[in-house]
Amino acid sequence: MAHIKVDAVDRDSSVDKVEQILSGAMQEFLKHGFAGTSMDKVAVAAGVSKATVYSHFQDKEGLFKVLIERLARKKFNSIFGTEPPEGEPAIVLRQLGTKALQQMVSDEEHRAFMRVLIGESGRFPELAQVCVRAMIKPVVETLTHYLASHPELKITDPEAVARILLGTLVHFHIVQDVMHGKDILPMASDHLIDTMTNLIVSNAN
Amino acid sequence: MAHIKVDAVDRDSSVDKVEQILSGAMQEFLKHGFAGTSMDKVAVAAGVSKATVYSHFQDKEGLFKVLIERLARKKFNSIFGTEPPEGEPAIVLRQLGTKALQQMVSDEEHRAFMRVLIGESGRFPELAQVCVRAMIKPVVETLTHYLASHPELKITDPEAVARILLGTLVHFHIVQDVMHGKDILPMASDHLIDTMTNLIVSNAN
DNA sequence: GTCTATAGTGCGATAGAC
DNA sequence: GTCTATCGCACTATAGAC
Repeated sequence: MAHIKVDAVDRDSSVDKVEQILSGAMQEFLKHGFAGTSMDKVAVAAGVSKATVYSHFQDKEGLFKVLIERLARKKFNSIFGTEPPEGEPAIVLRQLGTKALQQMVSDEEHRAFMRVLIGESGRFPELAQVCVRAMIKPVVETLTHYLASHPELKITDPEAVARILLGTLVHFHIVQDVMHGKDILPMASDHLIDTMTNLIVSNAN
Repeated sequence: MAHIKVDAVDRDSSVDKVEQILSGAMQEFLKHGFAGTSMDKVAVAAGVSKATVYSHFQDKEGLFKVLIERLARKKFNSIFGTEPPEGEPAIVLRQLGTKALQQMVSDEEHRAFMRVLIGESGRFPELAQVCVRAMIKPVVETLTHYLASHPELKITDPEAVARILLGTLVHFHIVQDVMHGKDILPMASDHLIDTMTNLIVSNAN
């Protein structure tokens, strides 16, 4: 029993340590980017020693990659991780846009993640591609499929429309929140979403 | 005459140094970001001594800010710096989109600039706002004005449509080029631009 | 704990304009 | 000769990778 307990504790604490490290690394990397983050700070933020960090991850780059790939999955799930939409396009599109934008705006972590991801996409091209595959591609495909399943919208290129939808929302979020443009270019997200929905739906006339 | 020439030489060489420094700083900051850039490397890339760098710019942060503000103006001019568009919307919008996208795609420097600007928008919020004011706001206003001057398009919210236009193009560029998503989510820019143009123009029916 | 890199400073030397 | 800008270099102190 003691033996079993030790094994369990060992495994648990090992997993816990990894989680702790990733949690500390997230705070630091998201706040300061790759170059601006020190492994000392990561260790402190994680509440472990530097040696522990290096015992679980090869180096700074390895830790960074694991963290970003994790975050890509997490953010995709929290923002677009609902079932594929069904129903009246005018309503579904508005709901989808409103919900996605709300999720992005209310999530400070997501803003920091976008900054780091785009900011480091020059130094870590493969990592950026992993995120495109894990986040953007699934969204485009889901939207494309939904649009294509509504022939009454008379959309000839559903994938292009899906990109217009996604691009409009994400760019709006980047300008308003990531780049702090709210006060300089104020705009109610409802207006944007309504206008975009109308553009797509009124095509059916 | 000698007097005039001397004055001119003095001013020129001083300006030249500043230009040299900014040019070296551009190479380094655009490649490695703010935290990843050292002032030693900047001095080497600029072909001047570190003392000279510090004689013209207060510190690393000051140099970075001047550089980014300059680049914001430069990039705005090179990509959207044409006269306000006139003529048939279907043609003007297609031309505008095609030209803007071509400019962005063919400009490696622009990609690096977007990475740095978005990547450092957490650490330098005022700087991001300067760029919103200098680049995005003028584009949105120009597009809004153009769309509003064509009542036959029956657009109720021209500014929202302007944002959809801009967002579609910029997000496409970010995914395809900045984040290296070309091979993962291939799409011809013509299709995107045609689809977007049709969405806006066919509203008039 | 070790070893390297970096921000920023200070100083002597140099070169050119007057 | 004087003044100014620049250079090259040495130096401190700190931070950070491992």
